[in-house]
Amino acid sequence: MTGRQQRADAQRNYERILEVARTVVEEQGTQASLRDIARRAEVGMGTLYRHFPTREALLEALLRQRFDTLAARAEELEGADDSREALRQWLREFLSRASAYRGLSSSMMTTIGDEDSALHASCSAMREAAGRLVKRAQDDGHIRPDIDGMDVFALVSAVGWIAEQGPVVAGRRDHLFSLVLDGLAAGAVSGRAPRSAD
Amino acid sequence: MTGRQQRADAQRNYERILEVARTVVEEQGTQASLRDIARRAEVGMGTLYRHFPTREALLEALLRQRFDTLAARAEELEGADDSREALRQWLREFLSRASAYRGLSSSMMTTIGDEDSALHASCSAMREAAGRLVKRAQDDGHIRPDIDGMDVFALVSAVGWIAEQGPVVAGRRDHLFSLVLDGLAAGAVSGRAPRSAD
DNA sequence: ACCTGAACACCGTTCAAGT
DNA sequence: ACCTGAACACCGTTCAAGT
Repeated sequence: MTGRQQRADAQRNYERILEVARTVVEEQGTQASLRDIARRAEVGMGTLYRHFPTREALLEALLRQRFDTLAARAEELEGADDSREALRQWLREFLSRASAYRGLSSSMMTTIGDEDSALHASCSAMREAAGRLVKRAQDDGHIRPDIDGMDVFALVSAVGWIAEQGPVVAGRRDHLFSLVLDGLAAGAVSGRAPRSAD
Repeated sequence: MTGRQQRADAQRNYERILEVARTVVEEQGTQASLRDIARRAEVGMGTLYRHFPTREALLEALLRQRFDTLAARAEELEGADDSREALRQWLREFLSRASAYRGLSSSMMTTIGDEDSALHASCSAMREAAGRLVKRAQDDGHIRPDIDGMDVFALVSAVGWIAEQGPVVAGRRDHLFSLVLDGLAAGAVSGRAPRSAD
């Protein structure tokens, strides 16, 4: 689809930018300087904007493959015997990927509500596949019934966010992941009705 | 302590800046433009920097009173009958305060590891008081024993973070808060040993 | 078609010059 | 003592001019 019948220099620039962006975003997170990326790719600012009209478009290009892989993995795990363990395993892999770039959890969460974002489109198929894993674990009685895929996605992304907040808390990532997962298990439901905090 | 024997104009500027900062940070979050604050306070940039050498120092001045109040509230709740409900109540109030400014959860979490930050100092007394509430609830068997105050603080801050990520998820704040709290209750412990995700 | 880089309107931070 | 605002080194975004 993309990349067909482009001029050779355009093709080359596209790839150079993507390659450099991967490095820079790894270093600086999703808020990395676009100017810096253009500079290090030895490309004019206009060229970067031509290929990636928004920051999200660039991030999406960086992540599309991972999202597709994770979506495929979710479909694969739908066939597993233990639906509880399948969900746990998928979320573990998702968390690992979400920890690739600082700020990624936030970018994903924010774009959930923005239909126009390239990240939204790219991410939603994956989220739906994950939602089916949640549903199956619920049908088997492993996950409390009063939650949905979005709750699970939000909480695991939140653990990813915590890990980004500094070395002191980063070391607790896996522990917190376990806490959250345990908390979503059926049987942990409290009898108290929640009331608003403010 | 502070505010003693200052020149009248200095005192006035300090208060003006703080007042304007409250409004601007409410609007724009903790990443608000310092230039904008100085401009709206009708004060030179140097004046802002003289009174608040770092962004955190300004934020701390904005929040000190709230932190003190929350710390006092925690000590008050230490005397409550139901230690489980006391913790829940305190965390509810904390979450409400943490939702005052966009980015505040992140600022608090990040400065936990930075001893030099004004926010760190201001926040730590409150965190310690909250830690005692957690400890008491654990001693009474209401909270699982394999966690500490930092875990609880991180997870509830994470819920605050989620609520900042857009209107779609913001509506789930109280629901997610309940999920997390239920998950920390004793008896929800899983039998599986956690392993690293990457 | 595509690329370049200057131009514009913003930042945060510092610091000489003023009162 | 304290205040001011220009100066500096950065941004993101746009767009006329080039090939």
